[in-house]
Amino acid sequence: MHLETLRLYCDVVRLRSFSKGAEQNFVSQSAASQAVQQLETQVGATLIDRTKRPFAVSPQGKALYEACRSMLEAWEKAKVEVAAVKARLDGTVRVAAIYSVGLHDVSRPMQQFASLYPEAHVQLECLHPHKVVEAVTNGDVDLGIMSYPPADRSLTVVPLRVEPMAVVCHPNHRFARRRLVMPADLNGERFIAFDRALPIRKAIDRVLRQHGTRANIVMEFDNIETIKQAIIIAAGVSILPRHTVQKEAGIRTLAAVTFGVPDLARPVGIIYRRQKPLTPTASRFVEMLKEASAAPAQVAAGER
Amino acid sequence: MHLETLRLYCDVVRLRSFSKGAEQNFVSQSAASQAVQQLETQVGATLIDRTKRPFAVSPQGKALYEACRSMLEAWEKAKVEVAAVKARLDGTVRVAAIYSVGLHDVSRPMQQFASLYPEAHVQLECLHPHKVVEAVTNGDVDLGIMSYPPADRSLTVVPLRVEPMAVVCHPNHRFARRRLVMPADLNGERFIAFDRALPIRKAIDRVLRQHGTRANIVMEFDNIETIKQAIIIAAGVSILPRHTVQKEAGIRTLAAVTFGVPDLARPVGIIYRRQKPLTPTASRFVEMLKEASAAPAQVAAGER
DNA sequence: TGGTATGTATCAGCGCTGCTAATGGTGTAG
DNA sequence: CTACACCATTAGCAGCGCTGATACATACCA
Repeated sequence: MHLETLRLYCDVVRLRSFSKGAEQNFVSQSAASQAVQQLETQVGATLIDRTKRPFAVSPQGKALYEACRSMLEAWEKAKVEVAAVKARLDGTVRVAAIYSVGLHDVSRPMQQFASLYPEAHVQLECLHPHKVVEAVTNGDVDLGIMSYPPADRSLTVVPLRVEPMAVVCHPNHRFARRRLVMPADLNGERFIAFDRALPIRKAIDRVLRQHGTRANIVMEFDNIETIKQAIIIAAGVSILPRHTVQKEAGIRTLAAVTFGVPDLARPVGIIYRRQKPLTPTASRFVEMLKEASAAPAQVAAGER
Repeated sequence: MHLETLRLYCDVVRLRSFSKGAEQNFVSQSAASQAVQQLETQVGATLIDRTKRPFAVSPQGKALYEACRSMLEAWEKAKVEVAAVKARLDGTVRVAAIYSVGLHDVSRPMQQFASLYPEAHVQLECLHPHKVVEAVTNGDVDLGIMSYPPADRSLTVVPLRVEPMAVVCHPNHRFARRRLVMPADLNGERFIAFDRALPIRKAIDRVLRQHGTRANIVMEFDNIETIKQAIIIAAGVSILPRHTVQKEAGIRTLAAVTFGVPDLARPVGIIYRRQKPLTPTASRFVEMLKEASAAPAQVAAGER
């Protein structure tokens, strides 16, 4: 049974005419006649007494008319409701980012995006790297922003930038007066490391190993903020993305010294599910993030 | 949009499986997949996130699911309601009869019918002959019972019986002592006639004219009961169907004498609209009327 | 990480449904 | 009774939706 048939029937009854009902539904009079006949056989009752003109609607026909009317109303209502839900959801970009990226770099594009697209909303949550991947694959968020984005075949990766790393130490540390720290300088140095499970830890370890350096790892943390606190308190050193200590370096809370291995850099990228293409809103937000990442990088390069 | 598609979608969502939903609707898994896709394009939103297994129903999908469920419920409800109305109407036979037939002959078959088919109902109303025809053609009643049923091409006529006519007079009238009254005997006799518009009047007039008789018409009425009253009061005579004065003749209120023209007889029949076939219940009632008409006619023949 | 199993998407082909256009039949008005 | 408006009917055709086969994706297992 077609909903269009019910609509046609309702129009026929309402207008008291097969021809007019057909016209209203952009079909021929013949189609209307056949459709109502089919409806009558379907419900097993005579709906319209055609022996009089204008025809008479039987009691069964009236009952069905009312029922069809409310059904069609329900259908239209359902469609607009679905559209409303869709608009609300499509206008919302859910983003999961790791702490060190989300706090520093996403808030500004978010505000910019909000002013550019007032009807859109960005929901940002900061999670541990593994949780970011999980949120993306589960579909809990549309985008994930993280360092060392994993090469998963179910994920699409959009590289954002490569963050140069610096040796970070207390301003009173002897490194703080130098312009360059080589891997060999770290030998036996008290080192505040990333957690073993993190890709950045593996990258740093690999570089140090390649240069035959064995740092004295005194602490391990899974996020940059805690490492920075530990450097201040424990008077150790670490290797962190340079721009994450920009503020502290400015007020002389920490010192950042160029590391002698330029290869060591943290890639940051956006991930999203390959199978589900981004909504237009999400795509625009990705573009905005890419632009925001390009500009400060140039500035940082000029500072060197 | 097919209602079947909505049902299929609901089953798919409910069972959390395209395959099972398809099976429940006796179609292939492929059909279910295509149907849901079509539904998604129709409402312009993704209803099901198929990237996970078991798949996830999107918020839009849930909204549509609820809407579809109530729509399908409404449809089923409408169908049973129509069936109920139909059953109630099909079980009711609406009958319009002229006074002289309805009062005498229909009430007994009605009671018999009611005891035989307790779920059925017969609605009888007694009307003037013209109103009977009107009620039938308007569809206000299913059956009409009347004398001299008109030969209308939009009506079907079922002949019931032919009622012999008798000369009716006051018991003190001189005719009352006779066994036969000839047309010539009516010459100049005070005559209570039917209304000029009635076919029975025309039939009587034609017979009298054929025999060169000129009755002295002193009154005209459109129904038999009034004519009978007038005969008693005005001491005139008339020609009426014999069985309509059977009761009065038994208690000697009126006298009925055989008329010398056996051809003069009132045909009684059932009429109904040619275009709309009778309901089974109405057909059964027609059969009962035919039987009821046949039996007393035999008895009446035996009485002669 | 690869292999298997389950489940869904996709595709070509086809039968059926519902449409159109033309014509026939019926009720109504003048 | 004729003319008109309206609906029913018919044949033919186009498009839709179904089937069966196949490709692909996900989840689970070792």
